Amino acid sequence: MSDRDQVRVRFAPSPTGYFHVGGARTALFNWIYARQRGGVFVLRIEDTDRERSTEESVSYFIDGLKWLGLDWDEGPFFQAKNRPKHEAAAAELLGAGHAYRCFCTPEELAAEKARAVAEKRSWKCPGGCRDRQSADAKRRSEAGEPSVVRFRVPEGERIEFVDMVYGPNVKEAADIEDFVILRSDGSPLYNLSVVVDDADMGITHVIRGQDHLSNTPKQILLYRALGKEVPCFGHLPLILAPNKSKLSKRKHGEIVSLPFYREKGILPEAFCNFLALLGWSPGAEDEVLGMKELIEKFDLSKVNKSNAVFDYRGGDERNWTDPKAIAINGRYISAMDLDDLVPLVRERLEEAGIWRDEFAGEKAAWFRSAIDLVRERFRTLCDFATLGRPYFSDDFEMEEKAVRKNLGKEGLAGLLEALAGRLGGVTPFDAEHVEEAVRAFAAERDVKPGLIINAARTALTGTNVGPSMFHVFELLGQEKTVQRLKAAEAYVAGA
RNA sequence: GCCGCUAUCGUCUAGGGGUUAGGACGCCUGGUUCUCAGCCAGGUAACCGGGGUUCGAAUCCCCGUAGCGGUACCA
Repeated sequence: MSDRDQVRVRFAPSPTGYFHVGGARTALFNWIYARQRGGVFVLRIEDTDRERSTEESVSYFIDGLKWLGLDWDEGPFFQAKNRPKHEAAAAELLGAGHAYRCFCTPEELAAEKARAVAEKRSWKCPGGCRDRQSADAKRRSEAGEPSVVRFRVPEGERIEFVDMVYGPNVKEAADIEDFVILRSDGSPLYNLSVVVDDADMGITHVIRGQDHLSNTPKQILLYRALGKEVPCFGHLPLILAPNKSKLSKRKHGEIVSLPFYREKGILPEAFCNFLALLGWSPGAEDEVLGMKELIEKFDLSKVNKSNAVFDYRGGDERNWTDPKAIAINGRYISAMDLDDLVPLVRERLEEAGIWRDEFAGEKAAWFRSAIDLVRERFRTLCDFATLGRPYFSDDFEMEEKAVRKNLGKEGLAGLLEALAGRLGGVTPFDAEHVEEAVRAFAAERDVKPGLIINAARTALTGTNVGPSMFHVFELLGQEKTVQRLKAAEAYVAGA
């Protein structure tokens, strides 16, 4: 459709609320498309709804895009500032006979529409405004009679276009009503504004939600009437709630809003990865794809035509959002560059109030290895401050279940105290030597090593899961090991 | 109501006129002579319904159904 060689795409949110995950995916797909085609990614804020647009909302989009790593090349442009151009376009259309003034009142229109529906026929303007002489219309308008401007949909035409996702589309002009492009107060409507702006900004590929698919023929008509080149269109399937209804914050809570994922310890790259998989798939290959791989492998023409369900279950603490998003995040945490992870963990510990400056000073190397030891089984950044708390702070909780399971066993009385004494003498205090000592100790006492090891796990970390215990001993060090073993004696059954 | 789009395991999806219909996530089971929420191995589970075309249909066509979108002086 377009032979302009520089690809120009845009993300055009309307700042009337939060940054929806579906919007995030639209932005991502636009960004990827621009990056893989060496094109330009434009950010345009569609703030023409003055009543509902807020500056706060604008910042949600700016912050969200930055967080995701979707850097834009031009903008942000504000659509409201282009209003003079929209009005000029309407005047041009009016002058060329592509549009006309309609003097019907909303009441007349509603009545006619109700009749049309009842009689199962198509809707038309009851006042015959379409056929009115323009001079006459001009006179009435200047006399102060309120009117809207409607686009004159050409008769007998058929609008065809090839959507990059949905393929060939055909729409009979007869099925399109003469839509309003200017309100009675003179303000432009969406269909006019987008077309004018997209043409003005030289957008070559319009990639947006599928909810705009049915409006596309109207927009194509506008491009033609305005003598502008029609861009390529690519519509994206929607992201739905588990009951297949629209995913909205009002009904589904913060699970649909982007900042929630940052708070919950999701990594932006992992989230983009997950989002890309909603409607698209790399085939038989690994689904874990970083931004670079996404740019390499993503193919807009292979995006699904059917809507995707965002699989979250309310009330499930472990799977608080789509479990796939969490699983992918876990893989990023395990595999990412440790240097990138360290500062992120620091933030979380600071928020939790358990950060200590020495972690960035004399214990920096220790801090790194602590993170490296525990990260494999963590799935979000939050886990470092919660599940990981015993590694970074002495103030941690003894889980009841773990205490019962590992410290509630027969024959443990006095053992931990004795073990503490024994480990207090181990030098050097590393995994290898501690293991030797622990196993020797178990043999002497004639108990299974597992009994001691698991009891120690709970004594040292308050839980019953974690990395290999000998690494934990080494990481926590001799002093804490001895301390915590002794302290745990109080939890041993019968103590 | 009218116009349009869509339909493969619970979810995301691959595939597509002849396949044991593949993968990922979830879930379940076993292993991991130290745990498991980690790791490894295995398992569970699907082509919306009905017609048609065809030697053969999950795949192509039609109808139905359902979901979604549009049908605004919202974007």
